Amino acid sequence: MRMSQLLLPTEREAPADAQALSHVLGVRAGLVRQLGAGLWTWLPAGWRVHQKVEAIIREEMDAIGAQELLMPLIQPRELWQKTGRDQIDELFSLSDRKGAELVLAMTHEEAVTVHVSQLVRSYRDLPLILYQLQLKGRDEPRPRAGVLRTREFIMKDSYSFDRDEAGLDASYAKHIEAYDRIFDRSGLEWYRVESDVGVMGGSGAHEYMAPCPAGENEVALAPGYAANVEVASAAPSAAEVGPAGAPVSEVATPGAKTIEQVSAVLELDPSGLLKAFPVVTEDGRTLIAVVRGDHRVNEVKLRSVVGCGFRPATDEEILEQIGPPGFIGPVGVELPVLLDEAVAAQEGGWVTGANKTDLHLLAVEPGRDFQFEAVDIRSVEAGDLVNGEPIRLETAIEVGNIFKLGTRYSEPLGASFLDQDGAELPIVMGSYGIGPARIAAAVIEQNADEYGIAWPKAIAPWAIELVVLGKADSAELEAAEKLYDELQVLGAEVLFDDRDAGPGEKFKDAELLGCPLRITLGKRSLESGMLEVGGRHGMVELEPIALGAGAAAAILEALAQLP
RNA sequence: CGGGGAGUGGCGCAGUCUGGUAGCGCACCCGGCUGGGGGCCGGGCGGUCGCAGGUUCAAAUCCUGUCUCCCCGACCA
Repeated sequence: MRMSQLLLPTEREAPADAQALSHVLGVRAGLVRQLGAGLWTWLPAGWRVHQKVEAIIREEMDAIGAQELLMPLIQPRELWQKTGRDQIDELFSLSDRKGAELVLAMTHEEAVTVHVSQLVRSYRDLPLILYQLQLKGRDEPRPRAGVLRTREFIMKDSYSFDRDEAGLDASYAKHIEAYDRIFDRSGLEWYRVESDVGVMGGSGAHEYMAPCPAGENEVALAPGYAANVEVASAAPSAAEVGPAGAPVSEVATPGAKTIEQVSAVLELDPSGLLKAFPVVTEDGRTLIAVVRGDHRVNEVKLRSVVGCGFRPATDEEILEQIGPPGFIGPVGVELPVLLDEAVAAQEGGWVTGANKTDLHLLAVEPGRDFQFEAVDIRSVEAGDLVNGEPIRLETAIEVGNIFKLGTRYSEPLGASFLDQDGAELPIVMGSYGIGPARIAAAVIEQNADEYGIAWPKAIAPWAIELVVLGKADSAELEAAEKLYDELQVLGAEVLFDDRDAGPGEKFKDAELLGCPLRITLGKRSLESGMLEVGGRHGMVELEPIALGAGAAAAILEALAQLP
């Protein structure tokens, strides 16, 4: 590709509103442009990257026997009513000229399941894996970070259909194989982590997480362990708690309503305090969740424990049913107490609110002083132990997920088959997503420096950028044209900077765009007979290559050495 | 949805408080010089100041409404 003919709008300055690195560099390097909130255009160079990611995905999906198809983005709302997903706030709705109600699909479970329900009748038709690379529409409450969270995006979504749970496990395992290879080949640093299955149920789920500062998730990592903090469990550090066996006593804590204030007034470590978090569930129950003072309630875990959604109790509800807000505790309260295991597992006397203004209790012992159910409802902290190893927390962006759906969609949509005995059974499904745009953005985040992007070969817009320094009609340009032709004959992907521009401008743009290998041909090259060769990643200088017959082949050899 | 911020030429910004002929840098176009790190000189093009109403002799500036975008949080099946 000749740069003189390429639509590549590079910018010297970052867009004023950009925060995330991938957002800044994606715009500055001329890969993407914004059309509206969460609506992005892929410009030619960026689209090449996206297509390279897609190609990797296709190869690996095909390799596990998946079959590609394409389903509509616009779908009848009725379909979504059958699965109850028409109530999702993020679902874009529209109607046609006849007033028929339509939606923009946010995923394609409904559509694919309807088709399979019509097309699959026998156990002989299963298993089946279908996939597509198709747009998704989501009316996100807050699009952000450039291409990382958008309202319209391309997703690779696949769906597996099996006769039973064992078949689902096998399809799931195949996806793990494919996904591991896809993310490896894309040049990403990634983790496969255990993830939340959500209120819709499902028997297992993992997310593929790429660590990067712009990420929206936190993952807990230890040797042999990786989980989204939403579901991570680990052994806590020991609390500094008072001795067991002492009688409960009241202590004055005037005005001390927060853990910090109470621990300051009593000169105790926050870990020896109990934090009470009253919630009201969607089905109308009031519960008190209790964790250590230095721990945080994990709302995802708590949701799965209570079995439905919930909200924090209001101050009025707390005052009416428990005690004065700021001084509440589980002692002497009629409500069910969900006590975090970190507390239940350690003997001792804890400090809690007394349910009286300006008073706390000392030496409170779970079981002796209040009844409880021990549950895991806290978020893990860095340094907690898994298999004796301390965990660390990293922010990451979700680039893919795999999910055992079971019969969540096949039952309401009537997707069933006849088994060998002639019995009608629901098809057991899984669904699996990958966001190519997020892969591209995460690779940028993970492979950039102060000068720009440093693409790995696998998804670079071009493998080689050939920079010529010289005026029109110069001998340099003539030599570069010849080299460009030779590289193309060998099948190399070359971006040829043949613009009538100064060297500074060309080098800066090359570093911004970040093709893995840069070849420079200028007057010096003609004098010395040698081409300058540089690897973008880490800006390494490579051995010069002699101009002449073998130059193009030598350049491809140099490229082969690069990541 | 809660909090904060911003809409002025393609990009980045000043001007708004204190109303008086819309400006700067970059980019772009023309000519010339330069040609190994965004170079220099000269000459140009381009904006009804987000939109709608209002106040005023006069509105980018004041008032009212509205739309859009960004950031933090909530949400994210």
